[in-house]
Amino acid sequence: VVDAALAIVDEGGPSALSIRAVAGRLGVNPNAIYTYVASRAALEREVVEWVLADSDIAALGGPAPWRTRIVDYAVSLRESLLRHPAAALLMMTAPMNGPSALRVGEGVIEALVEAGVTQSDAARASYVLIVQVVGFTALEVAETDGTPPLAAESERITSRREALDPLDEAQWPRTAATKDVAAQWISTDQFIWSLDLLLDGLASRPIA
Amino acid sequence: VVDAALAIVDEGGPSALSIRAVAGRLGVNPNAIYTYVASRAALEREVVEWVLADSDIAALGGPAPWRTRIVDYAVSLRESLLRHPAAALLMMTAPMNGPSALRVGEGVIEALVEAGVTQSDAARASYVLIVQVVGFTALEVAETDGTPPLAAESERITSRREALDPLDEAQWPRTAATKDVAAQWISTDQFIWSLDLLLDGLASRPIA
DNA sequence: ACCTGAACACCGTTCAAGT
DNA sequence: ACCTGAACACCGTTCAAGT
Repeated sequence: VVDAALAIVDEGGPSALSIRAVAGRLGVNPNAIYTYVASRAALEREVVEWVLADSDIAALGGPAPWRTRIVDYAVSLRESLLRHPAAALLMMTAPMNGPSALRVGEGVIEALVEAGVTQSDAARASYVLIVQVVGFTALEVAETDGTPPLAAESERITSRREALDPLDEAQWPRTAATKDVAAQWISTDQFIWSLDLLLDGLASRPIA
Repeated sequence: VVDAALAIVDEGGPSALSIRAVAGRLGVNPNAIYTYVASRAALEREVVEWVLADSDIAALGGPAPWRTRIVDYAVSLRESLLRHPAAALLMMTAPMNGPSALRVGEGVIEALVEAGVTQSDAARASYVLIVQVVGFTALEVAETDGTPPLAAESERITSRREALDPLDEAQWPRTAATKDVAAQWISTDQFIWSLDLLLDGLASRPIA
């Protein structure tokens, strides 16, 4: 049921997800889908839940130091999203409140409390982290056609670099001087750098 | 032309934006729109550019200290997006590379260089900031119907708090203990807290 | 350059009816 | 519970033709 939706989304990209396409793949009339799902929006929630459940949530609870746990999990969530690129944008279209989202939230707060920040700062910071992870990946995916497998990261960086080439140095000196950095904005390096920046900011706060 | 698109998006929410709706509002056949815009995607880029141009980009270049300039501009961009809620999600559907986006990027890097970070860290951090601002606002808008004027922030927080009420304390102790904080995740307070966290992280780095 | 008319291949959702 | 059949009110985009 939801499997069909995922298959469609993976083959045809985000715009291909439709009630009618799912029905077609299952060899059934479009309205028959409404027996299993209330609306197209509900179907989208199911896809998001599936991808979130696919990420390595267990990594958040392991024996590793809190910082490693958070970064490893964030990387695993990004990887899950890149495997199902359409899901990245879908995650931004409704609050994340399914069962897997609750597990993730609980695990991140737990790890941050271990880090020594207050419980309420941990809750605030957990949201900053998920906004960053999901926002980063959604923007990354927006530059592709959305059908897996995506081009290798290095290829995507190269084509970004080429796109930045004709930039007017007189008008945008700072931007022009940092073309190579901007080309890498979608890289795993930049992703982890972002997380480290956030976590460094937390480390500079008063302790619980 | 683009004005009509904005009016439609403001009246009917994000899903109402369509070539046919714009044509209808202009009293013209659907395909006549293709004289002015190449595709629906291009129309969406125009809407994004309009809203970005509506934000107070000049605030980035003022005489205020660098940190104030950045925070003030981020707040102004969020406000512009909340005035045209459909644009928040549209900003995540394609790279931001219009003329206004270039002005913003240049201004943010400039401010960060003044703050004393290296030019390349400034470029990296500028992307972290825009991911946070746009991602935050897109998720915030996703909880509304997308038609302005949005409900007051306090009302939206209250209804979030109510939605969190039935949460199972035994299963999710940390999350349950921070319901009040999570209800405020969409607040201006949390927004500015996020930016401060990022900028504090930058302050803890080696200097240029 | 800017429009009309007609068409193609799609959408989500609802209703009534069947088994 | 789960499906069919038919319908309603939509989509983006293309082509050929007009002025």
